[in-house]
Amino acid sequence: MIVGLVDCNNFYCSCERVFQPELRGKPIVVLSNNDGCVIARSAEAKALGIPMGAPYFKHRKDMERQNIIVRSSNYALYGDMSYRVMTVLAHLAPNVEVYSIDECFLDLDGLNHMDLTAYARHIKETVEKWTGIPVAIGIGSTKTLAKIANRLAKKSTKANGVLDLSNSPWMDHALEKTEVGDVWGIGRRWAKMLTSRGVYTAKDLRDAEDGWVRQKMGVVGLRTVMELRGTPCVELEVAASDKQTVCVSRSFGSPMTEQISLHDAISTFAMRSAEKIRKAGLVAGAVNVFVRTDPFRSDQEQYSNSATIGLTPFTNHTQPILSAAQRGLSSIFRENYRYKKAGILLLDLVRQEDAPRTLFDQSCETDNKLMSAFDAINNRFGTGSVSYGQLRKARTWYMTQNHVSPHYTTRWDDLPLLK
DNA sequence: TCTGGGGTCCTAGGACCC
DNA sequence: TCTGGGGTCCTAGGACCC
Repeated sequence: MIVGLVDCNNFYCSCERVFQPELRGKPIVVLSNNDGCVIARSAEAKALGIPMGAPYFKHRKDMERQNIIVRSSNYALYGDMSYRVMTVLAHLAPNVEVYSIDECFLDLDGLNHMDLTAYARHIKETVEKWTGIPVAIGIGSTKTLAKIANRLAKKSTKANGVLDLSNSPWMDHALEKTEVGDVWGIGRRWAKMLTSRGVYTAKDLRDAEDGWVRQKMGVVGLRTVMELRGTPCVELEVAASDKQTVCVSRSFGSPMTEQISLHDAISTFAMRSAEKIRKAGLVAGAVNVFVRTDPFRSDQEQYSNSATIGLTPFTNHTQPILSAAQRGLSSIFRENYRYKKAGILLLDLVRQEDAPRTLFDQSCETDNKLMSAFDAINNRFGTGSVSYGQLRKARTWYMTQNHVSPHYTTRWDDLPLLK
């Protein structure tokens, strides 16, 4: 296996810069929903010491003082820019796996006769020229090694955004320079456990004893070690697989105490989730509803609970999902708590044509037509143009987004104009 | 006052079966 | 003091990813 990993540099910040070039070279951060935490930082903001995941309210003064530019997340923009980047990549490599909104694996098998570094540099330059998004590319004989190569490609001025670690005499050196916690698949817990036992770098982990790894980190950890040794354990998934679950959840701007408010929120989530699976051609076998109080408020009574309701037959129609969600909510709602977050998950998703049937199922042609009309209207006039039942649209749980940029590429009114 | 949202996979333990 | 062996299925929770 020879695999390349293309990763967009500070993706959300770079998207903000494409249509506001005056932001280039300046420190900029992008916040999560509700303007909660920092989820992306430009190189300049990183250099000023703004940590990833920092709660905005704690660093706001500091960021104002340092003239850091703040943006609320604009997923319409990022999603569309991502699509552009992935489309370019799909034209330049024989097979690709879109791994996340800002990452893509390239299948480079059978291209050994080429100078892979030169090829990757061509890809990098083309993406930047055609989309305005800067990227780095790492190449390795497994996905885990490609990840490490990518990270070093970004860090090293000599590599300048492209590093090929497949068949490289520098492998040991590269692994030595990579902290164990920076290895793909090693999160905070395992990094802590490993360093406390003298495993500090990717090289230490690669050379660890199999039985020990298996015992401490299970088969998942062992796979990571094998990948570091150059034995592929994670295949390239060229065909996008269907989701197994779909989740719609939000934290509320201010906490809710009444069931009717949660009812409204859960209804909205249920409708949105049903739309999502219809778009994907899936049906759900169960709905899970969850609510919780604010875990950061240790001075308040805590409560969290969830309920799963089966759907018979499997469906993607809004009405049965909505009523299952409400039944679930009723069963877990308790008075006298301040609810901070709620959400729903659709479970046991399968392709519509593969759904299990019962003897008494009747196909509901009118319902299908209703759902299609419903989706068409919301598609054309915007989400929420038509909805189900009587939603009171309790203002309380709308997201706080005080610094959002225009939807440059997905809304006519926001089209950037030449001055 | 203010701390995101959406996923995957694996494992352990309980309920149940013969 | 004694109380099998071998399965499956489900769920909750923990680890990880972006």
